[in-house]
Order: sequence, then C-alpha cells, then structure tokens
Amino acid sequence: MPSPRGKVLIVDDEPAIRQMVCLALTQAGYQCLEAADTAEAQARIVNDTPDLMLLDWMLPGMSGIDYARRLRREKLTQSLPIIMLTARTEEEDKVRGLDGGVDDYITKPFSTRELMARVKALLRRQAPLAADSAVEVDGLSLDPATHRVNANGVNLLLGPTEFRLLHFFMSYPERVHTRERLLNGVWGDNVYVEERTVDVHIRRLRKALEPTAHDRLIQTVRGTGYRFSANG
Amino acid sequence: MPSPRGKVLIVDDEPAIRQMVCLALTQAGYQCLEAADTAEAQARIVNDTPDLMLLDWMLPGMSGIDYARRLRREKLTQSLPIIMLTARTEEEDKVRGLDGGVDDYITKPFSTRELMARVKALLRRQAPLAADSAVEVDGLSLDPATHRVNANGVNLLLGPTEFRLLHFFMSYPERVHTRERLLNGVWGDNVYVEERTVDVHIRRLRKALEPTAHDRLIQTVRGTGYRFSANG
DNA sequence: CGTAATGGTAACGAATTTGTAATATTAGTG
DNA sequence: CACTAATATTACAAATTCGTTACCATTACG
Repeated sequence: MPSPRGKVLIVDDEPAIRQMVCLALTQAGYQCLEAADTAEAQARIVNDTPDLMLLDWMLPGMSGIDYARRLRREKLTQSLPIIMLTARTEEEDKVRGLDGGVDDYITKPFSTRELMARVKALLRRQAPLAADSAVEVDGLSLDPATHRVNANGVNLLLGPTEFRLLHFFMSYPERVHTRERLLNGVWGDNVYVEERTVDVHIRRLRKALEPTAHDRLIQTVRGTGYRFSANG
Repeated sequence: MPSPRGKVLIVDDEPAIRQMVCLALTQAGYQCLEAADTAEAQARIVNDTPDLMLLDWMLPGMSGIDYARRLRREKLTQSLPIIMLTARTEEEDKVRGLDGGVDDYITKPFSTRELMARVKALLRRQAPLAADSAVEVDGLSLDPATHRVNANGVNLLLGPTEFRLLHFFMSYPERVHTRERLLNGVWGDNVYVEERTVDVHIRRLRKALEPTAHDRLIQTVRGTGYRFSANG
C-alpha cells in the first residue's frame, strides 16, 4: 500500500475528469482534494492546505488563468505549485501569452502516467532538500549518499528500515525517543503500526551492530523508549 | 546587466517562437542563436559552438528527432545537450519511445519560467559529465570519445542504453542512485518510462559485464536503487 | 523487404523485508 | 523473594522488492 506523499487539489468543473485524476492520484499514494470552481478551491486551500494544485484552464465564473494570477498575488498561495490543464482546442498562442506564473502545463487529453510524472517532478522540486551528509559516532559512520554503514572500517549490512532507524538515531543522538516519536520519524507520520514493532526493529538493528559491539550505543530507557548515545 | 552564462541555440521554423524564446534567454543572461532549419543549425554549431540546443520536434525537411539522432552520431555534437520542444498535438506514444539521446523534453505550450528552469538545470547538470574524458574503475574503462568500453584489454560490446547507463554509473560511482535518478540521468528528464525498466537494463548491463566479472561492480541496494562501486 | 538489434513492458518466481503475535526474560517494587 | 509490568527474543505469514525471461513494437541495416 502506498504511503501518503502529499495533498493535491484538482480544480475542474467536470466531475468525470476530477474522478479520473483523483483515482490516479490516490493509487499513487497522494491525498486528493476536489473543487468544481474557484470558490470551492478557495475553501479547500484555506482548510486543507494542499501541496499542489491542478487547475483547469476553463472554469465557470473566473477563468483558470485569472485565478492563478490572483493566487500568485496572495501571500498564502504565492508559492503554491500550480499545474494548468489546458484543452487542446485552445489556441496555443493564446495560452502561451497568458502565462500567469503557472509552474507547468498539461494539455488534455493527457495520460495519467504523464500527469503523475509532472506532479511528482514538481513536488520534488518544491520539497526541501534532504540533508544527506554523513554522520559518525564512536567509530560508527553512516553515509546516506552511498547508503553505507561502516564500523571501524568494516562494512555493515542493514535492512532498509534498520538503516533509516540508525540514521534517525545518529541524527538525534543523546536523546530519548519514545516509540511514537520513532514511528513518526522513521516510518512516517500517517502510518499505523504497532508500537511493539519498534522493539523488533531495535532488536534487528542491535543484532546487525553486534559484530563490532556497536549495539552498546543503543540504550533502553525503561518506561520511555530508546536512546542512542556514546556515553555509557 | 546579466553576464553571459552560455550560448543557447534555438532551432524552430516559427519566427514568433524563436523570438519569444530568445527574448527570455537574453533577459536571463544567455546568448541566443537562431536557426530556422537543420541546415542553418548545422552552420551555427560549426561557427558558434553553442552550449545547449533547443530543438523543435517538427521541422521542415528533416524532423527534429532524426536530426537529434544524427547529432548524436557525430563526434563534434555527441555531447551537446539537447532539449526537445514537442507539440502536444503529436501522438504521445510516438514521442514516448523515441531514443533517449535527448536530454530533456518540453511540451508546448510551455511557460518561459519552465523553459528557463530546464535550461539552467541542464547546463548545470551537464558541466561535470560534459567532460569527454575516459573513466576507469578497477580494470574497466569507458571512453566517451571513442564510445568504447574496455575490460582488462578486452573490448566489450554494449547497447546504446547500456553504454549510457554505465557511463552514468562510472561518472558518479559509490553513490546510490534511485531508479528515478537513473531515468533522469540516463534516459533524460521528462521521459515517461516505467521504473522497472531500469531493472531490465541493469540486467543487460550486468550480462554484458559478466565475461570479465565486472558485473560485481553493480550492486543492488534493496529498497533504494543501485550503486556502482569497486568496494564490496 | 527481410533480418537483426534495440527498447520497453508484463509476468512469474525467488529472495528479502516487515509487522504481529506468542513466548521468554529482565527490571523494578514491596 | 515473589509478583508485575516492561522489554527482549523468536517464529511466522503477508507483503514487498528484485531478478529474470519472454514478448512485441520499433528501428537500423543490408
């Protein structure tokens, strides 16, 4: 099952299109919000703070271009990524000149694959860059760029979750983390997993660190959670 | 007044488009060259050595795609970054399969903002890999200039995609590359191809490197992607 | 025009990973 | 020293990820 990646608002007066787009978005792991006109869109923006907007060029009342312009003027929506949906029948020249600060265009009819690619690309461009600098504690080093863990020169092999868990620990050492905090930081915010599952992955991480005795860095804080610390 | 950042050649038979693009490029500090067809383009390339080319998909005489292919075969233009301008009215399926010798695609209508972003991104990204210098790792050498791969003195035969894939790997060794990253770097941005396709080409590259056991350099990083590394 | 390359996708099985439950062990407390 | 709550460990089935092959479409080339 895909994990949530972001909220996308589709603004289009045709229910069929909204439905199709939403289905594709949902299957790709995005949360989908719908609006049939600019008034609804405005409400969605205020209440649900979408991460990206798909905006139809033609809308009843106010045109998509005019709406995009207005959004660019408002502080709240100034940096909201917008992908404009244009109909092929529109004159290309018309659309071209009316660039209202839109980030990308998609021309109908479009394939869901193309739509997904553009949504993904735009969201990534927007997302803050993940700090992937290497961390090192007490002879144990982890490098996100090469995805390698090294203990006193020996290469250690970790599973994906153990790798993320260790990365989290090494990024925030010397601090007690509750299981809930670990679940949020390592598994993701909206993931439902039993808290006991953390214990199991702690076990797996410890076992992986055993060969070089670095499992001592992971300490149990009874009644609270776990801590990663170089000090006994 | 912005300082010159590079020479960009726009090849399009519509004067209006050339003019619009050139205006935007000039304002952004690039030097702009124009060509209405492939003959003019050829002259510009020889005389002015542009750093990047914007190439219309449809041109009188020879199509942009065919021209791009030819450029890829010529030594002089082999590594000239190309952004293809495609009209959405073209069948999408046609465009999709077309050889990835092209570095990026932009679909008309496009915003000048998008165009600038892609030009900038491509020029910046091109810098490190643009060097035609040969790469060598652990007895395996690849020479972009002669388009040859050599393993312990034995000449290896790779398909075009496998060659680019290996080139990318050897240019950025040790780092993990997600499938998405590989698609962007090897196939070109904005090309809609399934991520699993990467697996297949990894397989083909591995098979090609098997005779000299250099397939060991390509490592799977489960849950993330692939890595090219001389270290176990 | 036919034949060989080449490229992308689907599909199936193998290997790995993951979450949960069941069981064992430990630490804290009176 | 027992008793309890919290954590550790193990086992296992479900889910995911990857390797591999086969297949079809397209292109290059004789």
